[in-house]
Amino acid sequence: MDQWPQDISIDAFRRTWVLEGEPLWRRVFDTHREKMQIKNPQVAVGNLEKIFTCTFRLANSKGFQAMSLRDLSRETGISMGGLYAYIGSKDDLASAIEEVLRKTIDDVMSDQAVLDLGPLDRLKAIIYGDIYMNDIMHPWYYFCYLEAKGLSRDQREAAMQMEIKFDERLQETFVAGIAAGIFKADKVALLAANTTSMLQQWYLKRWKFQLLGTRIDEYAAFVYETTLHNLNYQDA
Amino acid sequence: MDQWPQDISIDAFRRTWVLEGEPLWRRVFDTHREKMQIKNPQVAVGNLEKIFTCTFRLANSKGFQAMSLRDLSRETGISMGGLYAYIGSKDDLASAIEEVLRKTIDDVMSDQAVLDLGPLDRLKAIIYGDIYMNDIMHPWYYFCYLEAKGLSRDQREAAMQMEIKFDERLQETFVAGIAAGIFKADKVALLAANTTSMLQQWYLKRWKFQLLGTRIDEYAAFVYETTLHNLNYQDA
DNA sequence: GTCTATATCTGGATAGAC
DNA sequence: GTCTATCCAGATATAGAC
Repeated sequence: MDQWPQDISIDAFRRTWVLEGEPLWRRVFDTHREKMQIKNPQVAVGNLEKIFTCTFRLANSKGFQAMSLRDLSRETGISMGGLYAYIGSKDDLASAIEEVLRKTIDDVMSDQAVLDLGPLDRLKAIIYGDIYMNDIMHPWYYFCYLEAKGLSRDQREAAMQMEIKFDERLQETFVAGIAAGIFKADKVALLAANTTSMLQQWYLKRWKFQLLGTRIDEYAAFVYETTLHNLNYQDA
Repeated sequence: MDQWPQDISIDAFRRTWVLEGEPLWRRVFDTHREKMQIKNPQVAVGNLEKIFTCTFRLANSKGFQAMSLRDLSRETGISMGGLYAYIGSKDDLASAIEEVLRKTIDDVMSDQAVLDLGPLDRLKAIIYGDIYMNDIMHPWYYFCYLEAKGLSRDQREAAMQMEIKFDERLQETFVAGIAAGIFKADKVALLAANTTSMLQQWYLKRWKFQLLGTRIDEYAAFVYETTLHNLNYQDA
């Protein structure tokens, strides 16, 4: 947190929020401790990593519904019976993915350090932070976006609420900038929606960016500058 | 075509390209004539309408994989055996949906009248036309976007190619405007991708626009104006 | 904690009557 | 052209040995 957001690089972000590797799977374990029969963290964490990453590989290529637990068993090397020691059901697995991602986003979004910044720095921190997070947790985002229909009503609702909240956070930043006299814009809600959509593209349209050869910092800068331009920053 | 694109309203678009009602289902029938056993167009057209619209309702709420043909049978009122007179298999149904949409888009995109316009009018025609089309054929677009993973490799490839082509068409229009001295921009590829993404939002984020109370012409104008602004039109 | 073997059921697909 | 009845592969989930 010390270096954020002064040093806006993906490496700094990685150091601040450890969203991958062992700490991530440990958090997955903690979140779903009750729902599984395995009690020993040491052994659980390794298998959870296998189960989740293989689910991403399978679901993000053929779809979660089309993926069978036999596929998952083969891919993870864990037997059918073994899998059920970690998940209550197939739906429960999808549900767990959504829950972990949502809680993680919630953590990062409530970072007080970002909330205290001025409009310009705050906008930059939100945009860069979100893209870095999309990048690091790409399979999680991709899964939740495309498999949303399979989730429970409550979870779909929660996912929508989260996007609304994100839009509002952008909008507030826009409005703060307008009040400060550095931004000028009419349709702030639509502009916020557009920025959100640009950010989502980073995990939804990987193939396109690969084709164009666009790298992450370049894209983050593009989103930031485009948003500023939409807000008529320095044009007045 | 006579009134397009001088009169850029969704009603004019509807009159020019008849993408709904009996003519649409007639085209569906023509496209898939060989793949089904029913030969009489009179009887087929009505049932095709039922099958496709019910598929959209079911698939767009619970997902295509999760929808069973028994669901579809109940919803359409056509028996299981009856369904198979119209489709070769469940996958074939999804494939047919993608094929019809792609051919329809291809027809509209190769409209010579649009190609002959100057950069500004052309941009407007592309943007408004695409949004209107997204709106009229909403369930088709939504289905193809979210069920793409279930399609064959060839069809996924074709869908990607179509988006690339659309981006390129926008990009060419940008470049033409730059050459004409009315636009000014650096990252034309990313700007085109952004406009494409804004257009896709119209069918991907219906709930958001409903929440915001944004109507179709308002959104079309927003996308058009934002794109122009990104291209620094009249800012120079 | 993990496996094998199995119960149970759902869903796609077809045969054949009408 | 449409329906009923049925086949059977493959899926989720569990029981019980190790």
